[in-house]
Amino acid sequence: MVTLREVAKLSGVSIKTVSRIVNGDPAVNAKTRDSVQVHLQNLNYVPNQAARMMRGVQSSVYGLMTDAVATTPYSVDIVRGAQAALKEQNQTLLIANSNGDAEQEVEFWRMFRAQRVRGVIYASVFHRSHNVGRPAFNDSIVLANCYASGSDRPSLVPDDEGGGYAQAEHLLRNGHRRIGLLTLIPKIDATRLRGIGIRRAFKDAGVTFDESLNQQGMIGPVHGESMVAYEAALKMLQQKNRPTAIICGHDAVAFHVYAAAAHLRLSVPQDLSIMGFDDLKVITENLHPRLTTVALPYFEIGRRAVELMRESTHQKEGWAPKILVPCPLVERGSCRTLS
Amino acid sequence: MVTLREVAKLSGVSIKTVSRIVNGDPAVNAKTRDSVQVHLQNLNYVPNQAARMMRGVQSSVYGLMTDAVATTPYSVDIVRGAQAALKEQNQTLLIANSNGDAEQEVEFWRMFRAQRVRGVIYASVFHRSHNVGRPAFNDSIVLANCYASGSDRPSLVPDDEGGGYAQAEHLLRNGHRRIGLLTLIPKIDATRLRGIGIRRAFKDAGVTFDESLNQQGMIGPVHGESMVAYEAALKMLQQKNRPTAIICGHDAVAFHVYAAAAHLRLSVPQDLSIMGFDDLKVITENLHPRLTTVALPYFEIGRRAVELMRESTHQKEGWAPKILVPCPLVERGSCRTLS
DNA sequence: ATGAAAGCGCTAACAA
DNA sequence: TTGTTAGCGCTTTCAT
Repeated sequence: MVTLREVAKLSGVSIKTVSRIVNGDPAVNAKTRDSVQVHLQNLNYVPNQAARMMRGVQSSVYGLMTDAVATTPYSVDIVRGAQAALKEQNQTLLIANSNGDAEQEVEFWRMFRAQRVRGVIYASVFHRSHNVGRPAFNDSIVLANCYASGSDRPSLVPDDEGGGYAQAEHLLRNGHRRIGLLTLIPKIDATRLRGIGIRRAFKDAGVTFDESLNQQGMIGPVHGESMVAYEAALKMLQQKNRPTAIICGHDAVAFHVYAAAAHLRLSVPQDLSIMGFDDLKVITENLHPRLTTVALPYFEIGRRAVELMRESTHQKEGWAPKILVPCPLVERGSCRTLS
Repeated sequence: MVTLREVAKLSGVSIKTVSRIVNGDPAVNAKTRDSVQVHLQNLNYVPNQAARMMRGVQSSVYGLMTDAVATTPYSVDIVRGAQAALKEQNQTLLIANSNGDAEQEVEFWRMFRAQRVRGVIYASVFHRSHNVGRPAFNDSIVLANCYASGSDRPSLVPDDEGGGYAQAEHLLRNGHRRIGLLTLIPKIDATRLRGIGIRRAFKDAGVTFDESLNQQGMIGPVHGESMVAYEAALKMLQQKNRPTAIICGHDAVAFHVYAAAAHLRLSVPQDLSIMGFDDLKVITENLHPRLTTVALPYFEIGRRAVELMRESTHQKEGWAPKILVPCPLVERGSCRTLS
């Protein structure tokens, strides 16, 4: 690898002068600069980042540790958002996937520290609480899509309650009164929070929510769940007094509701309105009609995680805001107005 | 940050002794080791990777540059595969997303070089040719899901021709004779190669492929394409002599064929068998019935890219194998045997 | 078995 | 405007 010294020798100037030029120091004679630039080009000099760091220059690398987020279709947008925010300053992401293995995570914290990364984003696949612990790491840590159990770390989570509210509010505003609900498994935060939002929307609209229409679209423990949306939807739609709309805990659940509706010769949205959650494009844009849903703001979470990480550098120890990122409604063709 | 010197001072030994212990050098007195270990733990010493690299120790970081692959649901598995292969040796991935911007890529090559990464995988979202050029980078570069135009770089691509063959062969073996084809846009390699494979399967089976049943399921230029699979399928299935099976260029195309079939009250697989490509789980596992498809071996490509990168270190300049990774058939419920 | 000293490539402080 | 020198934290060489 070409070093400053070699360039200096070839250019007949001192190391420091070359260093100045490489770093854009204006205090260099224009002629000197030009002649050195040529050699820099020819030798294709690229500064050694490791050597720079030894002089106390901060790393330009940030860490992203995840349980699986970087590698699932559902939430890669967190990575995209973070990278977009980083790119502007020519900084990059070192990505580590623990697959949820705690021991592996300890190992990764060490690695991040060895690399002297500038900060770390810990992102999870789904909205949950996470205990980072004291990972032998003093730099800024920001949680994305999860929050610290002891609320001792800044974090960024989707506003699931607001999202649930948006789902129900949209249908209520369009005249629906009998609305079914097909949730995810109850133990996860998203299910609970959205449920609160949905019920609040009903209350605000002065409509009573029929709890008998609240069914699970998915069962099982977290991970290893299985989808029962199809059967649940079938049952719900075969009632004599069937709902005019169904709110789903996930676009994939909605996917199955479409199938159940098709099976019963019910057309969407004429006979049945369907509302999804997540805005998983592969599903929402390919369904017929395309699915009206509430988007999980993953990209935004990633983008703001970087900002938060930068801010946190200038903050004192206890600083740990928990930021709710809004989940916007995305109107497509699966919900109709009831006259 | 704690340095060797501090640990040494506290332990009352020399820097070198601590260094030996940190690096597992056996030539250290057991008692000394134990006492120093305690201080290492207490101070939570983590070696400075930058300083190590200055002494010529190789980086433990590899680079992954992509046009978009790390951030699309379709091909993140390349990243997962690469990480799985790397994890065993405690190495990690620095990920850079260029979004296809050539200028951005030049910048990233510089960055990889500045970080002195050990090797770089260049991965693309879809199977295509890519000219890496001479990116001011002498270390190993491996192409994943794309191949060098001048074939001057080792590369790993899916065996699309074999995949096409598998699609057709499966249906032919199950008695189908009248088979429709809904392709992606013609200009991409995948379409061409799979077409060859499909026709070869027909020839091997002694069946004539009816070219009038070959339609595009997607139109437009690469990127910004739009899906016309629904209309194409509708038209194909409304013919008096409609096909008994349809081969799709992508699972999303198959998605629309299901919708078209439902619209025509054709049931899958009784009235129509459907064959996908890619094995995009979100689609294949949620469709009713679940979709029989041919999988794109992204995980395997990522895994082997790392191996190839390691091998390439010991190879001479011209070494540039182009490896075809098989696309296995995944049988589910959308294809039936014709009696 | 342990240590002293040199030096990796760079930048900051200071000098010329 | 330019150059000299020191030293970041580590590993390597060569003593002891």
